[in-house]
Amino acid sequence: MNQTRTALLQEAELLIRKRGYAAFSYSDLSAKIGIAKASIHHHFPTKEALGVALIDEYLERFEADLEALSHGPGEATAKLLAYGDFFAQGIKEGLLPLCGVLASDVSALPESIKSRVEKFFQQHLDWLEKEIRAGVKRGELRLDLKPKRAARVVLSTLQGASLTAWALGESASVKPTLKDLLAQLGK
Amino acid sequence: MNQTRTALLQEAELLIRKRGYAAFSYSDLSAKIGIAKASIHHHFPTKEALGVALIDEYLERFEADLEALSHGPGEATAKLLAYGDFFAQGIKEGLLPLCGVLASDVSALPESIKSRVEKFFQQHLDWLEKEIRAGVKRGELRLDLKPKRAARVVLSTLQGASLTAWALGESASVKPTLKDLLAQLGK
DNA sequence: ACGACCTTACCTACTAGTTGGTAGGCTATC
DNA sequence: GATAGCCTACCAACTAGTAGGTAAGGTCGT
Repeated sequence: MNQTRTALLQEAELLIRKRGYAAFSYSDLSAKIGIAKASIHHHFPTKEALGVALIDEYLERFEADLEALSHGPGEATAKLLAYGDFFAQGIKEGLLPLCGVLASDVSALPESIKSRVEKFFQQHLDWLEKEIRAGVKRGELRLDLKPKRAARVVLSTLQGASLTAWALGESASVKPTLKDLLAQLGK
Repeated sequence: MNQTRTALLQEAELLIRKRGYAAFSYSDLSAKIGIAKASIHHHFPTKEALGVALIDEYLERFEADLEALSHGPGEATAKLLAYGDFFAQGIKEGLLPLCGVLASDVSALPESIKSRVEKFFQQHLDWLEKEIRAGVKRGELRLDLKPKRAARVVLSTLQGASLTAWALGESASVKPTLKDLLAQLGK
């Protein structure tokens, strides 16, 4: 039914995560999807609307994934490693984390998108903090750092490791970097 | 003598680090500097040439700074913290790390710039590895991680912490995140 | 000392191409 | 017959880059 709309969102996400927000255009999209450039406006009146829809869907999807991870089996460390796979997997497919890309263009973005990028970071910090706290409580993690601060270290490292791996063309280096970090954090 | 040229490079760097590579144009520059757009072509025939000159200067400046840090006084940990100030200071001034920004636009960049971004990451990994190795040797650092891998964790964390701080508007959070990391790395 | 010449640094006015977005029309389906 | 989904054909604004000219300053041989 909404298959064109879905295809547009999907393709736009790929383009942004590969080339950055500014570097994707309605022209690119129309070529990839195979409909006229003007027809995109039928589904998304403005580029901003498309961007907002795209990131909202991304946030929702991620929230569901995090929820599933939380409720699934495994210790805290295993869950953190699995969390890292979201980033590692993306890089292997040639895709940067969406909100990492958007963050670096943030001051050229409309307010509606900016606030959603912020929400993304907050959502992830909250999830990490929660899982780390639970891991400590269950005795699966021992660390001197407060969970809130450990969460920030983990998210920062993953974002940065993605960027570094991307720049150096070493798509397999994200996961080991996270493992190294967790080995040290866990003491 | 070359004061216009210098001003152009300076302003271009600010624009890129604030808004991303794609989002800076000769128009922006001409407005900021106060010369006609076409006159910029007198100093830099193409945008790519400007970009290359800019990043080359940035690399050179950074190399000198790192050299000075290496040869200066202080223990390894202090040097790593001082290194972190390059990032923390930038964020406080509203500036992302140049090569972090460029990395996220990398697949939309000309080859000449791409390779320099790679060089940047390599240069920093090498410096960090060297300092960490020296710190271990002098007994100032104790860590289970191999210096090479510790270096990657540190660089990743700083890049990511810059991005996170930027997205959340928490310009003061880079330094504490590095401190937390080093406290854990140092065991 | 003087004109001839070149270079530097800038200008206005333009080009071809791209951008996001609009207007209006066609066609199939509900 | 309305609406969804697409089209062609356009628009104004912007992009990097070009053409050609001006004014100032230095360097040259005479």
